[in-house]
Amino acid sequence: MSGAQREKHEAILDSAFEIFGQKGFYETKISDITEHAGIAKGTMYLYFKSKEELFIAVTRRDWETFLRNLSYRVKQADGLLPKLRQVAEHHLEYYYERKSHGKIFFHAPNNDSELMKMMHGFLTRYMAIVKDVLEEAGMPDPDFYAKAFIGMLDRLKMDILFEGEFTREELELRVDQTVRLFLRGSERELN
Amino acid sequence: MSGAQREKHEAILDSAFEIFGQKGFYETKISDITEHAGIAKGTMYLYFKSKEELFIAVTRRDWETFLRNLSYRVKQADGLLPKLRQVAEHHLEYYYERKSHGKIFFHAPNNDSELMKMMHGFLTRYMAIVKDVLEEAGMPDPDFYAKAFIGMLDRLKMDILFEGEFTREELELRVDQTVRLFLRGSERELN
Amino acid sequence: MSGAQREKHEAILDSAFEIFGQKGFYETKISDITEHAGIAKGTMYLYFKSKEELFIAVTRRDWETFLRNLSYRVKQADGLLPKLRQVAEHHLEYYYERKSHGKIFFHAPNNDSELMKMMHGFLTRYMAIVKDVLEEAGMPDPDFYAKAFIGMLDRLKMDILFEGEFTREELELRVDQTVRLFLRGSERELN
Amino acid sequence: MSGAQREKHEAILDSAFEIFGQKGFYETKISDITEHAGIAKGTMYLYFKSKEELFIAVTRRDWETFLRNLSYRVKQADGLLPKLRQVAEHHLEYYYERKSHGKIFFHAPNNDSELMKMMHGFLTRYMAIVKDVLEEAGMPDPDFYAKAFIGMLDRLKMDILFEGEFTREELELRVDQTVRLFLRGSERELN
DNA sequence: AATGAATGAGGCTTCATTCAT
DNA sequence: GATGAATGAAGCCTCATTCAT
Repeated sequence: MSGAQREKHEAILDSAFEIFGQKGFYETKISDITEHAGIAKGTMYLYFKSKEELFIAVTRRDWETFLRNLSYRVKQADGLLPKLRQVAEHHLEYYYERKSHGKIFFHAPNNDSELMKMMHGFLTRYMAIVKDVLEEAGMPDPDFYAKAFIGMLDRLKMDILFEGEFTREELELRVDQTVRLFLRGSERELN
Repeated sequence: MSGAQREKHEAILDSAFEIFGQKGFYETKISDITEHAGIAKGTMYLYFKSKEELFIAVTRRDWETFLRNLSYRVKQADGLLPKLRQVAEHHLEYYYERKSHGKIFFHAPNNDSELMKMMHGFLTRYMAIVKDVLEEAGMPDPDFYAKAFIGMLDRLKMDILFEGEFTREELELRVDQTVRLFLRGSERELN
Repeated sequence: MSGAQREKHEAILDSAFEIFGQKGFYETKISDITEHAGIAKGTMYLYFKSKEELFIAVTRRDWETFLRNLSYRVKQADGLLPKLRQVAEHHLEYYYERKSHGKIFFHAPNNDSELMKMMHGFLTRYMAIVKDVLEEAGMPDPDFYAKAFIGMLDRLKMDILFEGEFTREELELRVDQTVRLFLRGSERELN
Repeated sequence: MSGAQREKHEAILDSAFEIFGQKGFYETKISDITEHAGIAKGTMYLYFKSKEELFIAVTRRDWETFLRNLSYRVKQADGLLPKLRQVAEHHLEYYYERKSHGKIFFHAPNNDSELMKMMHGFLTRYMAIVKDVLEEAGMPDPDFYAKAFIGMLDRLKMDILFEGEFTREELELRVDQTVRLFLRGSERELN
């Protein structure tokens, strides 16, 4: 693939990410994407075999970036608390930057086992990263704790995606709160 | 609406819940539902205005039951810990009973603002119930803690929905762990 | 299938025969056929699974009629010569009546093994009928002679289909000539 | 046109013959042909105006060869019987060598009057050659006899094209039988 | 009220052809 | 001349919805 082709490949992925993100898989027409990309409908089929394949490619690229950045940030930080803060910050920032692309997280095509496998793989890799952080710190049952931590973070995405006025400051606050809750529990907050 | 009509209304909702749950909104055909209900395609339109309306009605009925049962269980329990245990158990049991209906949680119709509003309303009511429990116990920032608690629980639904071998015993174990983590944090588990 | 449905089924077959016959399989659009039948595009799919299936059904109906009529005519006639005359007349009349449907004989869909099998089956049945006539008369190697006789007839279809001015009288003349040639050869015509 | 160009021209025709023969006109993509020829898609359009033109050129070349060879063989032979044997042998050999290219005979493009005219012209020339042979021998109504003879031969092509196990020996046998039937008729074979 | 045949808008995809390099 | 990326018209088919019975 030449340089120009790689660029167009990326441009289609960009447009697809944009439109799938706004409308979800089923409500998105190929023509929506190609018009947004400024190309003809047929051109998309030179780069991707089908609408499903395109969606998968978009999702894969997004997740790979997510995981790559997460790994990097976790590696840079030192100690359990800083590492967990990085995870939390990264997770929430990810959704923060995708405020207007919420649909992509909810409307993947059904019955597509390739996609399902891929998603499962990504979730596993995400969990593994967090699990490693916990394990390194000597946490018992790190599987469970990793899931719970990610769960707390993921629930907050709803606020970010659906509350228009969510600010960057609130984001930082949530990071603090979440990490604190995770480590120290809520009980001691009681009078 | 006569009694016979109410019965048919319910029968359609039952079939719709079944099929939407298995295939998701977009991959479900009206004819799938009406065949499963043993009625003619046109009959559905005597009871519901459109496919979207039917989906909304299904979702509403499911959520109302969810919230009603939750309220009841929380009211029965006494004290923070028992109440949180009820919330956790109820949440996980809900998914446990819907193991084979996972698609309904991921594939709602897009661009349907009525549904979006409704979903938001339900989430708010769910949160309010948990928030009340926390507030009653004197927890500060109960909004945040409620979200975090629900988030932890909701993350675990992935395991339930996608791991075939998830057992009832594991469910109880998760309830314990989650409540404990929520109250006491993970820090003290470290050596 | 109700009476009205059976009628529509036939009406679609009639239109399909008409249009496929004029344009061939590939140049025919489903909308050509449904417009000719005075129905909506989707309606055709209530009666036939696909364009291929429709074509197969059209072909099958035409061939079945062909073979049924042939059998009947051959049964009515008595003796080798009269029977062969019936075969020849029937064969040529068939094309004569389909002067304006020539394309259907040349443009079936490729790569459709069901159709291929069916065509082969019909040809075999056709040949078997002629073979029986010859065998009954004590002709040796009836397989070969049956093929040759049908071949002579079939070649003449080109004249019928592509020469606009082919008349009914010429048809009768060809019947005579063909049967005579088949039985007595051309040699004795030489001086 | 330079020598190199003429070679490419021929190479495209060769590939087109191969692929059209295997898949028929409609199921063949230009890219199938150009890939088989090892050239770019656009290159084909430097040599032929369209897919139809290419098909016509392929057909013309094939038929011209057919007729040239036939003329030569007929000229070499001496007497009615040997000449007819040459025609029969040549006809059957033609299909025998094209066993794997059957589709080309059944799937020409429709609605292309140029092709139709050409085909008609070739058939006429073929018939004229046979007719001359018969006329020369003093056969009356040579038009009809020529058609009948070719018809017998052409029917046998079905066996050759569709019966995998058709051998060279069977071919010779068919030649004998066909010529004999044509000259002496089948009647005298009866007891 | 119930039916289910009919409708037809609309989307995905293919592929012959063009044209800038 | 040769390339092959890009184009976009065109067709098959689906399925939510309607309506005559």
